[in-house]
Amino acid sequence: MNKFYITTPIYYPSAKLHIGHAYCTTVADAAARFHRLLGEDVFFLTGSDEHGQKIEDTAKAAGVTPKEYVDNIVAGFQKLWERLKISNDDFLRTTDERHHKVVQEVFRRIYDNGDIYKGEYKGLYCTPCESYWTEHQLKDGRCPDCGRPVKEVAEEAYFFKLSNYADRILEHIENHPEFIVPTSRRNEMVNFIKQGLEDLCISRTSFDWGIPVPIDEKHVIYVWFDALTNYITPIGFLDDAEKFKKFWPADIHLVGKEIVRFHSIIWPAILMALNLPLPKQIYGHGWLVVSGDKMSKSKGNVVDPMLLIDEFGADAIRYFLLREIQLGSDGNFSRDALISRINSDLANDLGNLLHRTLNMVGKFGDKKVYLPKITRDVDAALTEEAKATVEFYKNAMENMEISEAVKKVWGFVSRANKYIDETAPWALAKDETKKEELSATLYNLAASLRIIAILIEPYMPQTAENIWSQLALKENFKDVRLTGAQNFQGIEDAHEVGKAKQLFPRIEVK
RNA sequence: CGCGGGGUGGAGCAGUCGGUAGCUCGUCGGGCUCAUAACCCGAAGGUCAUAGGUUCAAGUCCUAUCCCCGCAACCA
Repeated sequence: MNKFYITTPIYYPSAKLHIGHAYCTTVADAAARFHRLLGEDVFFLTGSDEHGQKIEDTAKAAGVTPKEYVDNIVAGFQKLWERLKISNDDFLRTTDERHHKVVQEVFRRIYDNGDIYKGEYKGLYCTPCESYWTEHQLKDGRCPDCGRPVKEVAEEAYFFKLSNYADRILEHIENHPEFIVPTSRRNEMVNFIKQGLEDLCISRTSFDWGIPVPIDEKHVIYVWFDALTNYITPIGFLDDAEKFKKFWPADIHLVGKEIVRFHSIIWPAILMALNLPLPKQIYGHGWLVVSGDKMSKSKGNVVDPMLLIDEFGADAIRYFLLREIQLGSDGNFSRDALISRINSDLANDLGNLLHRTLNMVGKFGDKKVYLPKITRDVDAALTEEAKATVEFYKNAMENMEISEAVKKVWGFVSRANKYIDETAPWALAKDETKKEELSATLYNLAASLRIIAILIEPYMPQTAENIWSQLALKENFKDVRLTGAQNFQGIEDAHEVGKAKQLFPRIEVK
C-alpha cells in the first residue's frame, strides 16, 4: 500500500491563529483526505512551535508561566482544527516530552559527527530589551523597540556547519525539479544559496524557554532547529523504526512562502547531517491578503477563522479557500467574495441541484431510481463528462492543483444542471410514452450526485456526507474510495432516495 | 543597480510551445417552471500598465520606464 505523509508548519502561539493559518491547514487536509480516498496509508501532521524568547516575553507580560501561556493558546489551535474538520493524525507540540528527546538526540548525533561546534555569536544587542537585532532591523542605528543605542556583543554559542552542505543542497535542488514548488520559490532559494551560506547559530543563552543543549545546560536550542525536527518526532524517529521507515521521507511539507528557506536549506542540511533522506517536496503556498493588504495586527485587518465558521460553517470556508486561491500565489480574502461563492456555487449550483433532483424523484416517480433501460445522446454526454471529471480531478489533486480540481467538479455540477434543462423531466412526466426517458433522467441525476459527493469529500467532508445520506446510499460513506466514483452507475436498481433538505441557505445581503 | 512576485472587460482571476483574448461573479435580454427569486441560453463590456524592439505574427520573447506587493536569516 502506498503511503502519504504531509505536514503543515507548526504554528507559533504568540497570538490566535488567523485565516491564513486556516488556509494552509485546510489545503493540507484536503490533500490528506484525497490520498485517503485513493486508499493510501496517510499520515497528516500539524502542531505548535512553542519555544523562544517571544513566547517567554509574552507570557511574562501576561503574568503567567510560558507553559501556562502556550497551553491556553494551543488549546485554541486544537479547537479551531476540530471545528474546521481537520483530519490530522497527530498534533505535535514542541513542548512534548517525546519531542525534547528527539531534538536533544539530533543535536547530540550531529555534535558527535563534528558538524556542531562551539563558537562566538556576535550581534547587536539592546541590553534593556535583552534582544539581538540585525543591522537592517535597526531604526536609525538604534533599537527598534525602545530607541536606545545597541552595542556589539559576543556570547558563547553553538553553531551548525550549514556552510558544509551548501553544495550538496544546491545540487539536490538542481537535480530534483519537484523538490521546491512553485518554481519561483525554487529560483529564490538557488539564488540565496549561491550568495553563500553562513554557519547557523543554533543555541542561545539570553533566555530559558527552550530545549536545553544536551551537553551544555546553560544553552537552549534555537527555535528553528527545535521546530524543524518536529517532522520526524511523531512518526517514530526514536521509538518506532518500522513506522519511521514507512513514513519518512515526507511527501510534502506544505509551508508559507516566507519559511520556504528554512525548509529547503536548513532542514535538508540537518537531515544530511543525520544521514536521512530529504523530503520529496517543499510546497510554498501564497498568502491571503485582505483588500490587497497583508494581514497584520497593526492594520487591524486580521480575519478570525473561528468567527467565520460560526457564521458560515466550516465547509463553506473550506470551499472558498480551496476554490478561490491558487496554491502558490497570493489570494484575496473578502467577505463579499466568500458570500458570493456560497450563494452561487454552494446554494444555487450544488445545493439546488440536489434539492431539485430529490424533489423530482419523489414528485415524478415513486422515490426510487431505476437503472436506465435506454441511453440518449444527452445521457452519453453526461456520463462522458462524469468520467472526464473524475480523471481530471485525480490527476490535478495528485499534483496539488486543488483549485483546478474544484473548478472541474463544479463544471460537472453545471453540466448536471444543464442536463435537467435538456431532458425536461417535468415534460416527460406528462407523457405516458416517455416513462423510460424520465426514469433514465432521474437515475442519471442521482448517480451524478453520488459521484459529486465522493469527489468533494476532501473539500467539504460534512457536505459530502450530507449529500450521501440524503441520497440514502447504503454503503458506509467512510468506506467509499475514489474508485467508487469511476463507476457511473453506482446506485443499485430500485434504490429509494431520502428526503431533500437544504444544503446551504442563500445568504441575503442588504 | 540586494532578491523576488505582480499590473489582462465593473470586481476577482486564467492564459502552456508566440498563432482569432478566456473563466467566475456582476449587468442586460431571452427560455424554463422540478427547484433555495434558484436553473438553462444569449449579449454588451478589453489599446492585455507605458514606450520602444525582434517576428509573417507578441498578453506571451527582448530593452527601458512607471506603479503595487512581498522578502532581506524568529510572520501561514
